Amino acid sequence: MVKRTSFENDDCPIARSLDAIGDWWSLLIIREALFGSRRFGEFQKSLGLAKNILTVRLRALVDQGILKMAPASDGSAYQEYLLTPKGRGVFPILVALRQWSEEFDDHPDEIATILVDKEKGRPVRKLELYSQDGRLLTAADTALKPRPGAKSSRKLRSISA
Amino acid sequence: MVKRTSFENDDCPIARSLDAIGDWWSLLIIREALFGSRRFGEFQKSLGLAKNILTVRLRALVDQGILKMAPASDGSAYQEYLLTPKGRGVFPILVALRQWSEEFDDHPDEIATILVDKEKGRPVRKLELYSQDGRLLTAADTALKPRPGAKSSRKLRSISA
DNA sequence: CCATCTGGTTTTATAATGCAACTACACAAG
DNA sequence: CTTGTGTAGTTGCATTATAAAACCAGATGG
Repeated sequence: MVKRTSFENDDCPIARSLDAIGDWWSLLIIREALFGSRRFGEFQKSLGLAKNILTVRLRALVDQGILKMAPASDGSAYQEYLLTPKGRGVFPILVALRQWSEEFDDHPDEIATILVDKEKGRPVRKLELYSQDGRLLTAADTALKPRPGAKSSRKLRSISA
Repeated sequence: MVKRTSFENDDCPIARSLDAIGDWWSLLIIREALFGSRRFGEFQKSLGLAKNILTVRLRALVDQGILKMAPASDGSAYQEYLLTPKGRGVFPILVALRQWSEEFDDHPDEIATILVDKEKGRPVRKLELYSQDGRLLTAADTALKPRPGAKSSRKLRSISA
């Protein structure tokens, strides 16, 4: 039984996020949704992915509470896919991915877009991580601590259910 | 030919990042590396993944300049895997994934660790995105603009080479 | 009422993932 | 020098995911 090693029972929050949105298409679907796409056909055309896969991905995102389905909006008797707050919460992840690419990609000249603030139209700053007392932190300034009331799910990896 | 749709020629920086580190294990390997792992066996034991897969992942990360191999360090005639600056640059992505999980996961009580600042030992703040003139931005305050000198690689998706 | 659009499902293929077993090498003990 | 132990892989299947393309049913539209 191989079952694509699920991380949903792992105690690492990064692994848990990856289990939810760490596949090839989910983040791009959420990107499109944040950018305004709502309809099956919109996602399919803008991403260029096969419809069967889009079907599966959309359903999974809805199941996880990242998207929700709404009955219509433009009159047509169809439905559309809208982001939930959980879905909109993915935004910083997308920004982090974008900025990593902008900073380290070998061919930054092929990047077609820049993220700007709507009001001034100027590029945004890099994401910043602060301590509670307002110091700017790098990776080296941080550490991991066990969470006080951790339920210790004892590394249940690869549980496949 | 199905070929797992490569995004490396896409003009979206998010897609490009995903192409590099968007698989299930790469980010976790980088997490372990940031946390101090250096040796093949360390990665293998802490992540619990099959050795053949670790082999492939490590090689890919080295090829992409995210890890580099160094000859030794503890005398033993083996080698170790160290993060490059590009690899350390992944840190904000991991923080964003962690914080998304902390905020939206259905079972936050199963999360075992918290990220703290080393100096005070207190949890870090949420990642923050600022405009150049210092305003705190949300997704709704941002927009995408075409990059001035964009080389327009015309949506070359699924190129498989 | 025939054509077309939307939002899928089905079929069939290829590719990725995973476990387990095996190899190769270094070094140390006996 | 032979056995043992740990490291760092490779090889061989089995299972699963992903993809393209064909198909299909219910609106919409002329």
